[in-house]
Amino acid sequence: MKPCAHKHSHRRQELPALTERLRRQSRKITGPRAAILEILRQHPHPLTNKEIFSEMPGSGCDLATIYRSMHLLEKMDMVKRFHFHDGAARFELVEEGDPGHHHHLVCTECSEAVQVEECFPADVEKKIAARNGFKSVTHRLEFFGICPDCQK
Amino acid sequence: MKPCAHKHSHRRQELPALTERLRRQSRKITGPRAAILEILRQHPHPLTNKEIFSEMPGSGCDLATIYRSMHLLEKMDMVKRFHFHDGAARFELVEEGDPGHHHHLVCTECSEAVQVEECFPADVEKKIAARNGFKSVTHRLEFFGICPDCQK
DNA sequence: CACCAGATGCAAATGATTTGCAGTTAGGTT
DNA sequence: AACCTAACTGCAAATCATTTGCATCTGGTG
Repeated sequence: MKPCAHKHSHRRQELPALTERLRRQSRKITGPRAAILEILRQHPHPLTNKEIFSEMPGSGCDLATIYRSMHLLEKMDMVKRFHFHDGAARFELVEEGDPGHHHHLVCTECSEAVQVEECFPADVEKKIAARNGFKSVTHRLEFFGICPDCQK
Repeated sequence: MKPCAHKHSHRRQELPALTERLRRQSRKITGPRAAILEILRQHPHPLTNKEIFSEMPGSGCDLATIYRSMHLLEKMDMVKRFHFHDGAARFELVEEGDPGHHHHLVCTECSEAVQVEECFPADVEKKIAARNGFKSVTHRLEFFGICPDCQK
């Protein structure tokens, strides 16, 4: 039912490997950051900053810190940002060296998301870019529908 | 260079036909609404509420009125809402009876958008929906890149 | 263990969008 | 043509996601 959950589980990155990537860029391993990475590690689905915030252990940290951390992690290619139907951005951990390019099938009722392996045909995208003279073209693609649970 | 501009021009809906669609639903044809429809008619590209606002003739109207009008027009399937890279929603007029489903190639620098005829393969989408037990599946797809002008 | 770039908390600012409310008007009705 | 009322509008305040200024704090390197 959720092939991606299984798929993620056996290749999920270890926390030390993640913090190492931070250290390499002379970024500090702080409490909030370790907690964020750990939370993302345990959720193979895109999470909003609010969701991460509410999963924070102990006294947590400031929401602004999470926003700032996500920008940093995104710039370091450690997380990928997704936009679903509602206003909030969602983040997912990205494997080292992995472009992290994939899509989701999202429930418009409950926002549950499953990963989708299919992608828009690269050759068609190239043709579109060339036809219009655009450079560095990528795409954003998400599928929306009603998940089994929300169908009744 | 912009095939869509030409393509739109010869099938652009007349204003009376548009207001007629409002009247049919016992919605009033007010100054702000006529102005909004006329502005959308003259711009074959998705516009933000702010852009519509600044195109308003005469003394204009309140921004809130535009937001409310766009919700109404969207519910009546007279406009379609798009989300590009920045936060603001953009709207495009939809032909009567036309699902208005199409995509854009958007410049990440200047937000210029050209319409893209290609679409994600319907049979693959069906397969994705079936595989996950989702119903009423559609997709949102936009291409992003640097337009000729912004390349230097 | 001192130092300081990099981080954080807190509160205020921003930007898009929504909403409550009281006054206005389009357009069907008499 | 005057009437009536649901549909609208302006205005101001509220919401929501996100950002930022600033004073303070701390990880980790020397």
